[in-house]
Amino acid sequence: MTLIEPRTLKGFRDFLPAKMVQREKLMDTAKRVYRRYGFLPIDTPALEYLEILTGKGSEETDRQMYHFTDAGGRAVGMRFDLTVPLARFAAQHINELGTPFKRYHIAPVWRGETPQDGRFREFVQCDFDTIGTTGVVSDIETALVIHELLLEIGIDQFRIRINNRQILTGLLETLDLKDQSTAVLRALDKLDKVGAQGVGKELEQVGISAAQSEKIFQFAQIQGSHDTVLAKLSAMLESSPLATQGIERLSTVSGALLAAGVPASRFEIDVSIARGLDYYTGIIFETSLLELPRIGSVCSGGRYDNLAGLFTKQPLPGIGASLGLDRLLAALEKLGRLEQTARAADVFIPLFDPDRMNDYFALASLVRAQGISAEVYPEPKKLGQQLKYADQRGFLVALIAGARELDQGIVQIKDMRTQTATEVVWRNQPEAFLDALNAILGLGKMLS
RNA sequence: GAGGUAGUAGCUCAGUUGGUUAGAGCGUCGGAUUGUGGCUCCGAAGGUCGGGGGUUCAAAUCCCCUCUAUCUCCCCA
Repeated sequence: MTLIEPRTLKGFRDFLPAKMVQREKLMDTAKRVYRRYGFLPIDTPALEYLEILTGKGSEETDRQMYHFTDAGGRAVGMRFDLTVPLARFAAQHINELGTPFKRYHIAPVWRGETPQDGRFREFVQCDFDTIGTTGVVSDIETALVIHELLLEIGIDQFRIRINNRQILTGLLETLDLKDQSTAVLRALDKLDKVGAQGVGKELEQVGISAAQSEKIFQFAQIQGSHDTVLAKLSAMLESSPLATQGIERLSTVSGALLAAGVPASRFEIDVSIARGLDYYTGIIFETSLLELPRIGSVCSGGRYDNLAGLFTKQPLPGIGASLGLDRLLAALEKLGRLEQTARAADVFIPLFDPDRMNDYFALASLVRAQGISAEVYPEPKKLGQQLKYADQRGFLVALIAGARELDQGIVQIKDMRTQTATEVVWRNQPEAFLDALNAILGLGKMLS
């Protein structure tokens, strides 16, 4: 019989416990922060009718989408983000949910693009969105959640870049470039990467006149403090009501963030960020790590006032953002910021004397009833070997008892770190035993 | 989708101008007179040299294709 080579698809990955523990920890942090702001969890299917997904992101996402015909002849697509499924979900259920509706959704998405550092074909997004309100409050709240989320993950070297599509659209309208908006925004978005010259060339290639190009550059090069940028923008775009509205909105958001205690250095008004997804209509966010800017945005999003309009006549504006779990994890790993703790349980119980197995399970139950994790070794190996296993896995405490101890109802509580052991009675009087155990565990957890 | 770089044990790598049974460290497993781990010592397992084809008496080594990783373009979390 020939063996099949075990392998995973390009851009798809397995996760070993050491990695998975980290991923779960990140997801837990995201959940905790989202819940703190009143967001509730939902889930949607990985597969949708193709028509639900196509034409919602951009041409690029259509091209990258995994799609096929199922056995029943239905055209089916795998979701490439969580926002489009949310739009469908909201259109379908909004009458049961009521507005405003705030949800979070942590789930994998799929994009058939070329894998690169921090870019995969299957990756998890941690989205949070607010549906059914155009109020600036939700714009502000979205930024606050992004900020708090990154801090709570343990990152403080980051910057949230904020822009407003209304400003960009306003600019393009005044320049009479509305039809070429996609090309212009795409070029502009690269300012960071290719510099002014590169952007200039690209604009020239799409047929933008020198005068128009000049104007775009003046715009893109606006820099400075939040207030300075906003002032310059409004001076430049006062003829555009749309842009003016967008600038005012940014001004409100900026002021509110400062009032909420977000340091000015953590966010920046950056008119050059555009975001590729066509559905954004208002404020947009992009978050980069200052220590690793090249890995790209780890948390971005924005306002999309028309998205659900494709599924329902009821107006359903929304705003939200998405934490790229896998990209962030790749970044943290690169920065050496991931602690490797793959301890399965806190308490180790060696199968010292297999004839006394029932005693070990009784002991384990007693411990677990306190909410303490315990593992009974599955094989009656030599005690030394069992302890070696416990040592390698990082157990804090071993509960050792052979026939001699068990006959007296006692157990040896061994602190794996200090290698010291004390004998305590546990049978019929667990209090003193549990106290002693907790004392060691409490100390061990503080140290580890 | 296009182009550049790379691919040798689970991991990090060595392997001389093509030349016998492809090596090391770490890790894994076992042992060091059978009731106590992290050190040390001994031993073992583990490799179709990413895969396929070609050149050659002979290929890990040279050529072609392919897969995978990584980088650039593109796009994005």
